[in-house]
Amino acid sequence: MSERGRPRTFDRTAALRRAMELFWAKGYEGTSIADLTAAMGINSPSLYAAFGSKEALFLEATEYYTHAEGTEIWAALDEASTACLAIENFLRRTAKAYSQTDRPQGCLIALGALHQDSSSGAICADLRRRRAENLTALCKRLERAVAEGELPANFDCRTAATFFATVQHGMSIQARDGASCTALMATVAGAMAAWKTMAGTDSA
Amino acid sequence: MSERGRPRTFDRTAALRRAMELFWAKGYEGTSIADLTAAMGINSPSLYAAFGSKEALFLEATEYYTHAEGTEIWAALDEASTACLAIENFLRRTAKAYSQTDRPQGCLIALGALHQDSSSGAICADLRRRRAENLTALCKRLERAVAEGELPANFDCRTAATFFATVQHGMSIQARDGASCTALMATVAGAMAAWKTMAGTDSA
DNA sequence: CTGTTTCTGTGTTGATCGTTACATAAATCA
DNA sequence: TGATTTATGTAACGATCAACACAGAAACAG
Repeated sequence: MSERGRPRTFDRTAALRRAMELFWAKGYEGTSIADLTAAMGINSPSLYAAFGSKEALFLEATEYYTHAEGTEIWAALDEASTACLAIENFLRRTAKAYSQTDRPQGCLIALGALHQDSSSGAICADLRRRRAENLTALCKRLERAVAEGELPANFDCRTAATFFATVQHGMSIQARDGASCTALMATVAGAMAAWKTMAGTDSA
Repeated sequence: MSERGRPRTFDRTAALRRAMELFWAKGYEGTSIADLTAAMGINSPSLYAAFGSKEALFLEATEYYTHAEGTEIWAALDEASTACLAIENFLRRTAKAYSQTDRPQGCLIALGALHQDSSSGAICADLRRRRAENLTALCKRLERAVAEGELPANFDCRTAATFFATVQHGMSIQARDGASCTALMATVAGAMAAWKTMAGTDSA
């Protein structure tokens, strides 16, 4: 039913991936339509016909990013049997992924649009929402550990989740500064050193 | 000797501070010359005569920021008698400063220009250099603690400094997401929980 | 006073921004 | 076949970008 008219001559998903990589590397404001059309191999009318606008393309690109690049990291939370291992693997996968040299360093969700502009208000809000979702995912994993008895009942899940999420955000900037996987692992070691204290009986 | 010619009718330092606040709030790319001239209360020829270019103005603004906004935070490293207190006060002052509502949230050095653009290559390099200097300052304080016997001789200063610097960077993003001082203190608590483990005898 | 120097306001430069008319090409439907 | 529908390429839209030419204004030295 949707085969009417002249068919599209480019791979929409492949073009979306190229756009994602460009937004990832240069940010929302730093990426122009000319940059996008060049990387996607299409002309601007095709871009607008397929994706609507630069803003809509960015939103779709971040959605694609979440499913294509983020899953391996966040799946660590559910795979490990204990919350301690879950957090550690989560951060170790973050360190590995953020320092890969065959793709932009750091996280698109964290770095994509940090400065609230008049034109990118919806962009900022969307990324902020995704960051909040990530915080919630960390919090839920910790609450599960409390329910399972791994962590004491008075464990402050929200505080700990905020801490680990913030560490991950910092790792994006660290990675942008050219930090190697080994250097990022130093941060992971520091974060897990905090775990030992937080999960212990001497925590407030 | 420099009183020749028509005198400047605006306060150069006050204009520089306005420019700093604008770059701080909107980032380098997100701030236009029109934004700057409006906030500084001058016309573009006056801006170029006094500061050279947008890039030179940003570099001078970050230098001003480092001396005007950053000193109170980094002075904590030298004021405290122990490294433990020094790091904690450093992070607590960071939490307070980053969440102030009468100025932009987070840090200009951390958030000013994260995406390496063709036009902002020098900007990125300058901010990166300042972040590296901050890391060195943290490292030196820890090395001093080792020399003074507060920390064991095998303490990994570089790893710990990297960890605390990364936490501070993450706090910038957290602050941009609207986190209160209390919320940022949760991250500080997590970071100091790491201290207890790192400085203990059970560290590797 | 005249001449020199430096700043200020108006206006504009060419380039680039995101977006879109318009005509043409390639597919399906009747 | 002809009519309809959708995509493509060329070209351009008004707006904004960073930066500057130019002339007039305000200080100095002589």
